[in-house]
Amino acid sequence: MAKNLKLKAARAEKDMTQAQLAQAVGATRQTINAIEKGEYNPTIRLCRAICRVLGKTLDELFWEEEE
Amino acid sequence: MAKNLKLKAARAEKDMTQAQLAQAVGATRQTINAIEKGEYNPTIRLCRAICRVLGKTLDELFWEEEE
DNA sequence: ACAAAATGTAATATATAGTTGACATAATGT
DNA sequence: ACATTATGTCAACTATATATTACATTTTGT
Repeated sequence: MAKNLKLKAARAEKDMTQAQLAQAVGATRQTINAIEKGEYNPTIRLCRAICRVLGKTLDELFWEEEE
Repeated sequence: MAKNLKLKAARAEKDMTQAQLAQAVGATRQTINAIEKGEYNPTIRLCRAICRVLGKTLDELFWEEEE
């Protein structure tokens, strides 16, 4: 899995830290960190929560052309 | 969670059974069934695989306004 | 009505998503 | 240089996504 730089950028755009995003979506900082690092296969529910907080769509933050 | 009728419809559009979709995405029939029934919180990787096979986007099949 | 295929569903097992707590390093401000 | 905040990372734990096997019910075709 590749790093999720789109997520990192969207978070920066909202000026949120990993910890702030984690709290806003009801997850832990470590989980957000792992998702950004691309070492994770998060659940769709968490992905949706992140999208809502950051004002992005699933396609914008979590689509990947090749797996 | 609500039933995923968009997924069911997209599958019908391709004339695939749950078993065929399951095989195409490397999952089991029961998992597909549970997702359509809305009793599941699948991983983003499986969601992407389903989207690719059915020719739909994440937003089309897996977005939900309220959680 | 019958047979076959598709779907629903339950029990148990396994892999892994996500948590908790802790510490190390990098970045930022003063 | 120092203190503070943000990020990276690890180990151990808990929750749950997914598999496997099996059977029941519904749907579809003839």
